[in-house]
Amino acid sequence: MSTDALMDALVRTSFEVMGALTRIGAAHDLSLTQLRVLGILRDRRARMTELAVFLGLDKSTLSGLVDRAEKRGLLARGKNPDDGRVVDVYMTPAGLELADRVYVEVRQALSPATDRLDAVEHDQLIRLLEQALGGPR
Amino acid sequence: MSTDALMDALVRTSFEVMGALTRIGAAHDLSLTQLRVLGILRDRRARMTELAVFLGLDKSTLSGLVDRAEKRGLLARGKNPDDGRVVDVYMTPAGLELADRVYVEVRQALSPATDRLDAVEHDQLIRLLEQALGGPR
DNA sequence: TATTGTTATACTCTATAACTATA
DNA sequence: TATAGTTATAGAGTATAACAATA
Repeated sequence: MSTDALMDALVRTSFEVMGALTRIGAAHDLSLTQLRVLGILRDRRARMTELAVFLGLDKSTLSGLVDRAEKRGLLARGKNPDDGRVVDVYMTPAGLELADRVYVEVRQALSPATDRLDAVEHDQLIRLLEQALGGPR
Repeated sequence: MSTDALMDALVRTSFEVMGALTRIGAAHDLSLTQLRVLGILRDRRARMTELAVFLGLDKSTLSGLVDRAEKRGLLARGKNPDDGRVVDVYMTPAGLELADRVYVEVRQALSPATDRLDAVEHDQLIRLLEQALGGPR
């Protein structure tokens, strides 16, 4: 079955990419999860539970995660005017700045791989990955 | 730059794949790292330092990791006949069996994605990923 | 009562530093 | 002296259970 070859390629690729993300994150004292949070909150605020569901984590885990990021001045908590129980989380200017820097570094880190493809292959790969990921999303 | 679209697709794909691996691992009480160790030791034994370098972890981290896997009966430590300082690590039959089961589950978990491609696209994606990963490896 | 979030607790993963044993 | 591994320690990430506040 050639499915195994594809699975192996996907898993290997993923470990490469996650390795780069982990390394870059570590250079900024950010875990993979913190990195994801920065990515998610880059263009919108979210409530704690929303973040937890999105990340597939328990709410209690988010409390600690946000605590540490807040203490570092990357995120901030805010009251939600519509529901007194809800806590909204959003990025500070420092958090946004860090997210931008990380984004650039990730692009650079992946460029050795993406540069091995010519323009046509480049677009082909995007199309195939998006097709495999599926959905209109 | 279309590089960003490719980077986004690669990162999204990687999070999908790692999510599947994490979920399947968790169902068997295995962390992502434990899963990698099982994958590595599937077809060969290795010394502690060798594993640490391969995984990009400190030796001391490996000690704990192997401790726990050994206590569960998945891995075993053995003396190296050539060098008294070296500790070899290898899989037990139970570890091999678990690795096989996990492999099948990962393939199943990724099949919704891989099934969205026809045979030609399938092979194209394998080729493009391997090319991007680079090297003869 | 149900939902949102935090806190207390416990375990795993991780690194650094100090140590033991072997080379 | 140098290398291979372990242990002690400490911090982050994670989940479960119990709790407080709000709906």
